[in-house]
Amino acid sequence: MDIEIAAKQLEALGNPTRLQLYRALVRAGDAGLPVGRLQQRLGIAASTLSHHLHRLILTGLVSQERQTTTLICRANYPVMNNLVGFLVDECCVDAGCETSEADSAA
Amino acid sequence: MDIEIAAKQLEALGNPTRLQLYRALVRAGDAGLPVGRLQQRLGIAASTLSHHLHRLILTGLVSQERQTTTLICRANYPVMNNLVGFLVDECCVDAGCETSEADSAA
DNA sequence: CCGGTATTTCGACAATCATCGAAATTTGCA
DNA sequence: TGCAAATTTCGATGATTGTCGAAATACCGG
Repeated sequence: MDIEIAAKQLEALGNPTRLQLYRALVRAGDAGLPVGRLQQRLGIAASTLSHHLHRLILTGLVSQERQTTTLICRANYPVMNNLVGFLVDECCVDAGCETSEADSAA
Repeated sequence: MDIEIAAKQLEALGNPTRLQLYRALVRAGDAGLPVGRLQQRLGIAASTLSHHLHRLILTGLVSQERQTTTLICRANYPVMNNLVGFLVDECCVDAGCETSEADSAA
């Protein structure tokens, strides 16, 4: 996994609005959610939502599919799995990395 | 885990320079690395490094310890584990999330 | 206390970002 | 064809970021 791509994906998730957005899509599961419903849920301007959605799509974290008149958005799980894998690899490369609860800043 | 904090940590990692920086620290293990050595390795201005380091420290992902005349920096594994846990929870909340290799954008 | 090394703080600057409303576009239905 | 709904693109604006060099600070050995 290229570190540049990983950084791009992390950056895409590193914005509260986009993280909420992504979470909503993950929660929605395979059914996904139409853009309009996401907008209602997040309570932001449609143009702002479109902008963030575009960023998530560029990194591959989210994909879209037309359904007659609405666009269904879905979280792209394998990409997230890949990213998590990268983080875990980095984290555990030669350290213990016990899975205890964090002690600070969380 | 607060979504705001998760976003901040993801944002902190979502910059190529900082991700490299963090990776170097993870690779260094418990011994950590002095700031000066990080600077040599990344080849950036000391002030730039200090800036990025500060951001990582603010999120709790990195910690520092004085050792006579140099500052040793270390990756804070539990914080990363917590973050990864958050991502995994989000990702797998109700989806299959099979751990296959990613198919796109990676 | 002084000199030297390690690191941070201080401006500064160009670049990118987040957000909005309005206008344009796309798509399906009658 | 033409309307209506869904979504994106456009243009603008204030805020934040990434980067640097220079100056300031912190720490230690003598």
